[in-house]
Amino acid sequence: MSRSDQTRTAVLGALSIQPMSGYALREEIVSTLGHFWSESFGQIYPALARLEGEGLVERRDAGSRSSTFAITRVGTEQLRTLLAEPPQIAKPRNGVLLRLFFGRQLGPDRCRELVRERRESALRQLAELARARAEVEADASLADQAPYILLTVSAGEHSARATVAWADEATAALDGLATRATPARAGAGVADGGAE
Amino acid sequence: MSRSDQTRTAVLGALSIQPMSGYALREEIVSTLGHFWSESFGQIYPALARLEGEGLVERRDAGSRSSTFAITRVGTEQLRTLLAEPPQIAKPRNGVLLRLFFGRQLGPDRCRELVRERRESALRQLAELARARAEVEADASLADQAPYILLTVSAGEHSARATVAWADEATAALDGLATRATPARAGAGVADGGAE
DNA sequence: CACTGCATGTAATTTGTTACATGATTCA
DNA sequence: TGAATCATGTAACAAATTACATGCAGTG
Repeated sequence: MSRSDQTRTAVLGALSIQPMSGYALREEIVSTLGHFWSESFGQIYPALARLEGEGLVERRDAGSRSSTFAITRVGTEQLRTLLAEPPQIAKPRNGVLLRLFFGRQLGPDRCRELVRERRESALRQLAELARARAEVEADASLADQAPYILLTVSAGEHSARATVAWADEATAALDGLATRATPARAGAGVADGGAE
Repeated sequence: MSRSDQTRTAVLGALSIQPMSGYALREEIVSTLGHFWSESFGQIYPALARLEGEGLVERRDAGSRSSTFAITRVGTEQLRTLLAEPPQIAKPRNGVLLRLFFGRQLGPDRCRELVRERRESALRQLAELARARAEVEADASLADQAPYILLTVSAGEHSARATVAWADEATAALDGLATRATPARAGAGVADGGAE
């Protein structure tokens, strides 16, 4: 499965829930899939155009101001095929952990600050997930899909709670560090290559 | 901080631990930072060349078969500056959750299989992290950086354990689902857009 | 002498982001 | 009537992946 197929999968999947405009599609991807997925704006319309060309998606009310895109039967079949392919593992790029890894260069205070921010963002995420969960559970039209959607909400909750637990542990570790060790200071020659 | 600055940060950071060849650098990034960071092969040499041009990295033994790259004093300062900048939040792209979200199209059996695989991969990750932790704790030359490095190992462990817990919960939920609801089957017209 | 691993790089292609351009509708 | 929101797209740019090309060193 090529990488762009993943975009196609997301777009087809969203349209399999209900037909909508490209704009609404983007909102949907940002707000609903946003916890575990992202598509940049500039990808959605080209993807829709291509899907339309292949007959996987149908444009309704063409000509009027806003078109509604709906998945076709062939599109639904294609979606099932795409979903059945092995998931691509996204290459991780965690900027916070990158900074903490080289934390000796950054000093314990800045590290503690990074951890604190990460903790807060996890708490915000938990609140947002609680809202999403309530919304899904309340929406009768989603009844048959709700169990699956809640699986992804639950994944986010587990992950966010783990982040909070880690952050608390990390803060304690850094507190211990600050009182015992000397933080790296700018200008203090902490084991650079020795060059220059 | 532009996106490529992150690559520069990773390369400078790795060289701040010890000077090494481009090849070793790549190994280091794959094996040591691999839990939370990735750089593709084709980025490392161009990044090194640019860093060398800017005097942030120095090439030793040039002319011989293998060069050793070392961070310079200016490079170390630059690294501190880069680390102090706010971390970029990577846009999430979780192929497993994308598939589960549209799980109705995929059917409970395939979903359960996806969850099982995710669980196993988390267990493998835990084993790998235990190995990494032991290695860091045993390496006396890393003594002053070990507390920071272990913070990132711990983050991975928390995350992997959360994944296992989620997977168990999800499996139970899917088991309940399979006996009560009819799975979507290919060809059965499950609420597609109705087109075609 | 063939094979494997170490080593350095380039080129083509694909992806992804961001900014821009444009215009309709709705609501205060 | 002015601002905000909905809506559809394009173009320029930045970044990342992958495959390719090359060659040395050690080992069996």
